[in-house]
Amino acid sequence: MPPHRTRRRIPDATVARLPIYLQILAEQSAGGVDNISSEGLADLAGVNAAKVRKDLSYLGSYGTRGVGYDVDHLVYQIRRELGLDHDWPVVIVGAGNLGQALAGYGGFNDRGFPVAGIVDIDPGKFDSVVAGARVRPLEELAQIVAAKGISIGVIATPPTAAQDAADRLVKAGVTSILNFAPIVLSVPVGIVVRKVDLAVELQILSYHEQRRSVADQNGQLHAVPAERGRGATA
Amino acid sequence: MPPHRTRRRIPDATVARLPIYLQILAEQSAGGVDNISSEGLADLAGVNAAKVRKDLSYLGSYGTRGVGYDVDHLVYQIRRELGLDHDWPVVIVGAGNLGQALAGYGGFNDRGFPVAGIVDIDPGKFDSVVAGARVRPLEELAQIVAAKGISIGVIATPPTAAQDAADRLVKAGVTSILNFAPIVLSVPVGIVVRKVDLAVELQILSYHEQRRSVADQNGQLHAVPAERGRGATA
DNA sequence: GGACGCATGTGCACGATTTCACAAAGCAGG
DNA sequence: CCTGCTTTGTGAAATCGTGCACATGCGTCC
Ligand SMILES: NC(=O)c1ccc[n+]([C@@H]2O[C@H](COP(=O)([O-])OP(=O)(O)OC[C@H]3O[C@@H](n4cnc5c(N)ncnc54)[C@H](O)[C@@H]3O)[C@@H](O)[C@H]2O)c1
Ligand SMILES: NC(=O)c1ccc[n+]([C@@H]2O[C@H](COP(=O)([O-])OP(=O)(O)OC[C@H]3O[C@@H](n4cnc5c(N)ncnc54)[C@H](O)[C@@H]3O)[C@@H](O)[C@H]2O)c1
Repeated sequence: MPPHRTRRRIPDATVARLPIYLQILAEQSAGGVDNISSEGLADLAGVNAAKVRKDLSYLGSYGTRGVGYDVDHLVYQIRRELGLDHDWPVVIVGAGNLGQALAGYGGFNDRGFPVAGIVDIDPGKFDSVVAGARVRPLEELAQIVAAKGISIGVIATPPTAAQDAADRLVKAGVTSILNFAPIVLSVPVGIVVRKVDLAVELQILSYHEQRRSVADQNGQLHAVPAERGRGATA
Repeated sequence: MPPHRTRRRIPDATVARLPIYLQILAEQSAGGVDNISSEGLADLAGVNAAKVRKDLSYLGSYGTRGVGYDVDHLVYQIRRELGLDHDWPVVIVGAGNLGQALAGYGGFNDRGFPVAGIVDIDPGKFDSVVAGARVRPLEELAQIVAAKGISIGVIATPPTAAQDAADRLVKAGVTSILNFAPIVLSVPVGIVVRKVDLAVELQILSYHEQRRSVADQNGQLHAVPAERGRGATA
């Protein structure tokens, strides 16, 4: 058998938490902290310490028993595992309110996801400059993706155009999509899609508020339902 | 014992999917479809049909065996369960790029979450009108929350100010928070927080891209890793 | 009025994730 | 070097979520 398998497969739930740990660790590092225990990190992340240890164990054994983890080394390892040791240029489809806000947002560049292109279907938007990037016609999408070696696309079109945008992105060679339009996209297997949907988030909050009021009416004063509290002072 | 308990507790995973079903069902209803099977809905939502049935069964038995579900009735029931039978006014803290974009976004109002107020700490922003709402001083937050009966707050401040914003929201009486700042908030138990973090989403995509390239190098051409495909043509 | 076909609702097995609990391991102090 | 204290790394148990499989109930057609 081969020396060591491709690499451990990391559970989805863990992958979703690694960026949180990374953000906290980077802050700690900037603040001069050079060592942290699983419990310390857990408090700052608002999770259980055992979970932190198990999550980190998927990266390898980088802690020191009786001491904790070296913050900088952990930052390095998490970044490596997440593929953040180099930039991932992204292309934005749709240069409306949201598309422009995203393009102008420093958080993209700062975190290693430079906006390498932004396209729109409206000729009225062409060549307007949004935060350093010129808006290009939708037709140039494939060319931009190929020229810049882009594998991540962001959809910021109206819902009705989002499936078309996804199809074009996939055809152009993009393999990961971040979708801001409130519709379910259909894509070939192998393409990873993540959705950010404001309405969904608000409706989930609404559900909890609604439950709260129902519970109050029934005199269940502090029945401690399934709410989640966060620990630690960030 | 009482006639029937408060109401079934719905699993988090299900609550997170109900808004998706709702959106699809509303579309179908608008399109003249008046009946749908669990399989039809499952295809449109990109999930398993059994999951749809189990999810819907938490609302009660509203399907007809051999036939399917009445679309409008399902819309009604889901809306009721999510607490969408009345508006939930929200207050936005931070009137910067994001705060203004959100306030101006029709999606809030349309979906039953009217922006009842927006506050900022910067006097330069006071009284500027953002989509019908006047930006008010941060100090008026408590008053606005009380006057409008607000229970949901949105944080759109820089990360450094987000914890302070959360503290003020909680003190003002808000019990649900949607946080756009990339930090983990610390709040009392009972307060529900949801976070929307662009960097986290992109880093998760980055992880999958990174794995993809590692797999390619090892000649694992189509080893079908843990990717998720979506079904149906939306 | 009865037989047939279809789609729901759900028991059950399975898989994933979380949490517990503790042995193993590093460090400090004597 | 040995003892004691601390914190990791990880089996194993508990919990949660998913999907299969099928009995049940409803509508339709003869
Ligand atoms: N604005 C917000 O704060 C906000 C918040 C959450 C979600 N969203 C969602 O984000 C999406 C965009 O919102 P917005 O406010 O920017 O809308 P918008 O109308 O301002 O912008 C949409 C842009 O997409 C372009 N477009 C239309 N069809 C296209 C196509 N086929 N290919 C490429 N470009 C196309 C339009 O020309 C326009 O420039 C919507 O789906 C909306 O629901 C917006
Ligand atoms: N702009 C985007 O596209 C985008 C995308 C994702 C996430 N975010 C996040 O959203 C947040 C806001 O981003 P932005 O681009 O709007 O920033 P911004 O600087 O444009 O706006 C921040 C606003 O908050 C106000 N503010 C500062 N301290 C405050 C306080 N204590 N109380 C109330 N208001 C206060 C400021 O006066 C300013 O108006 C940031 O945390 C950012 O990381 C932004």
